[in-house]
Amino acid sequence: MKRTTIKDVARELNVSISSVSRAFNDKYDIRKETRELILRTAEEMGYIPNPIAKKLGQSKTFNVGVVVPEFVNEFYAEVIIAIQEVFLSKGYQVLVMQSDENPDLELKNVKTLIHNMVDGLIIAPTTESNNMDYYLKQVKNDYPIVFMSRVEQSVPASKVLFNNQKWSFFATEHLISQGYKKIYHLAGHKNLCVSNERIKGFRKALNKHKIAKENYKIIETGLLAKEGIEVIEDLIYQHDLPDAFYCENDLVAMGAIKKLKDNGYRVPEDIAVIGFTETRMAELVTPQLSSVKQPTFEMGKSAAKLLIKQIENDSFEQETIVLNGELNIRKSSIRSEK
Amino acid sequence: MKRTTIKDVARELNVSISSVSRAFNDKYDIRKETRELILRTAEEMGYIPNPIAKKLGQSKTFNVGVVVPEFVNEFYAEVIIAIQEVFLSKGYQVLVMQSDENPDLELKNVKTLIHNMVDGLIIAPTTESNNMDYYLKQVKNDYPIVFMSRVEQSVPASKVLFNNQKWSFFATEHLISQGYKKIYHLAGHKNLCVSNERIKGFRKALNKHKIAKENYKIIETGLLAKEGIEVIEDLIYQHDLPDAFYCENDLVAMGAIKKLKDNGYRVPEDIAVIGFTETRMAELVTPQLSSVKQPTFEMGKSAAKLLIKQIENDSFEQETIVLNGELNIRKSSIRSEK
DNA sequence: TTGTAAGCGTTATCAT
DNA sequence: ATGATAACGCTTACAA
Repeated sequence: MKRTTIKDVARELNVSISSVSRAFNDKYDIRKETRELILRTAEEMGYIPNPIAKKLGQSKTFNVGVVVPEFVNEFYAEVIIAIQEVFLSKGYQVLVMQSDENPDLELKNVKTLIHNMVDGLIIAPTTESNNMDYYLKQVKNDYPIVFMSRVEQSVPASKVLFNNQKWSFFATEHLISQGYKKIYHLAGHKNLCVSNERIKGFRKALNKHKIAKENYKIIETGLLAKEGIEVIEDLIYQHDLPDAFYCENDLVAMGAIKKLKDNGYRVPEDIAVIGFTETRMAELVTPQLSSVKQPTFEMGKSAAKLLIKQIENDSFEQETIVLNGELNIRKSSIRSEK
Repeated sequence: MKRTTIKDVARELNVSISSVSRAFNDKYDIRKETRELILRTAEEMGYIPNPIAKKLGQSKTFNVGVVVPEFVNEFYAEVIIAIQEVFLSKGYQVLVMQSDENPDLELKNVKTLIHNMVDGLIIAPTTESNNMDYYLKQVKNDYPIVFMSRVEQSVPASKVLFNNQKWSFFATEHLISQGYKKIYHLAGHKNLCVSNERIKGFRKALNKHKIAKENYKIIETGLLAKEGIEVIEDLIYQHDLPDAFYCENDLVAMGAIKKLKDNGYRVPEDIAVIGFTETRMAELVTPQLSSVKQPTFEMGKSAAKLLIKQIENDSFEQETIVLNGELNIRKSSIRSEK
């Protein structure tokens, strides 16, 4: 199955390959009828310009790469859909690679994409790692990269972030305002900046409302339901349960709720729970789970637009977009009489 | 930032470009010291072979494409991870594109990947559509394609399928064996072969156990929680509730459970529910949801291996792998006294 | 063992 | 308006 090339078409019509090329690239002078004839014949012959050949010798590939830590959770999947939407409409192809929360695989993914000459990259790093050195070196060399989500404010590059601190503050304040006195935060990972930002927001709210030291705890838990379950198990064993849990994400929250319910605690009557990075499940579980919704769609769109701007305008101005979310209060964190 | 090319390295060392090329491609004769010198210098100069140039003029790109209907649900995300694992270990790069359940976008994705000269494709089509004609034309031309999941047994191509009929049969039989007399199946879509297979399995179990016509229903519902909710709403309104629901997937099941609970029905005491294509949530919700687990990991691995075989052995023998699953029985479908 | 040069499928520059 | 040809970066037959 040999591919039909520009030469085949040229030979067929007894024209030069340049004419065929011109027919396919409007920008050149070519007689209208010639062009139409060529286009028609090419169509019949099943000719398709070879993008690989096009890339070679041209600086631009119209491919962009997206590297995410994972897409088993809805969050990045939704972000990717938005990114794809923007790029497809601009004639770009989006190549997605996931790093399985592994910095080594992440670096490999990024290099693969760069070597394959994508015009730019959107990277959501897994965790703090020295990969950042490599990425920033590329940025310095004017390679278009937009970072997303799990990145420090201080990183000198274009990026789209969620205002974790602020919304963490709101989530916490909501619990306080509901009258919960003792609040534990099931946090993510120490080396995840989003987790740290959320801890800061948590602390800020506690300070503002003068919650005493003995009335809160920050427990490094993780990102998985299983980890939520284990922590609750532990706390139950130690007879150390608060009025409310503020969790790193919905998965941890649901793990926590499950374990609490299994042990006869009612949510929210006995103990309230709130999640973060809302998932579709939040509305489906019992009780419905309060959570902070991150604007996945907007995040993807913003990142894509930032990258396109860098790619097309050669504007290497570094821009940081910080997005806001929504605090969706549902049954799981609404105070009721015991 | 001009990229270092093979020429730069050759010039630097006063050797020919072929020598440099040879140094990077073990298979040719080259003196050991020369090779090492070249490799070292190339490294220092930051030279990286340009994969685009490599692809041009060579038949192989060491890229493969994966096209899935969506990856917002865990199912395909997990399958992709397995696929990536196999291919990465063999030195291939995996390019993922999602079709948003849209056959037109799907065709576009497939064409994009083919034109970009991926060595082969794994396709999980969205729904029955005439795209299949195009795909099968490629297959006939010995283009390596492996189909996955949502494909008819009869499709003349290599494919990896789940035995939907069989496991649907088991799920239904389980409900019957629990003593549920009246069972409704919230089915997927008419034009989804997996849904149809599941309906067949459902029917088979009913026949085997001689369930009378008035004691079952098949209701086309869809794939979303929202759709499960709506159907239940409707049935409640019509005072037409069965003993048990067997749902197209976990999302529909969870939607159903939510609506039932909201209306004061207890699951499983009043009405049992079982899902399909188990998600992580199944274990976290109350009651824990019974479901059929599809072997996502195995599915990805099998598809990847089949594709590699086609690519590397030029064995165009068409192979069909049918996978089995697990019926995970949990609280939501276990009979208890009313 | 190493070098030369053709070729992969395009685009773009320069003639015509 | 059209054609001839170099160039993109690499591999590979062939020559040395």
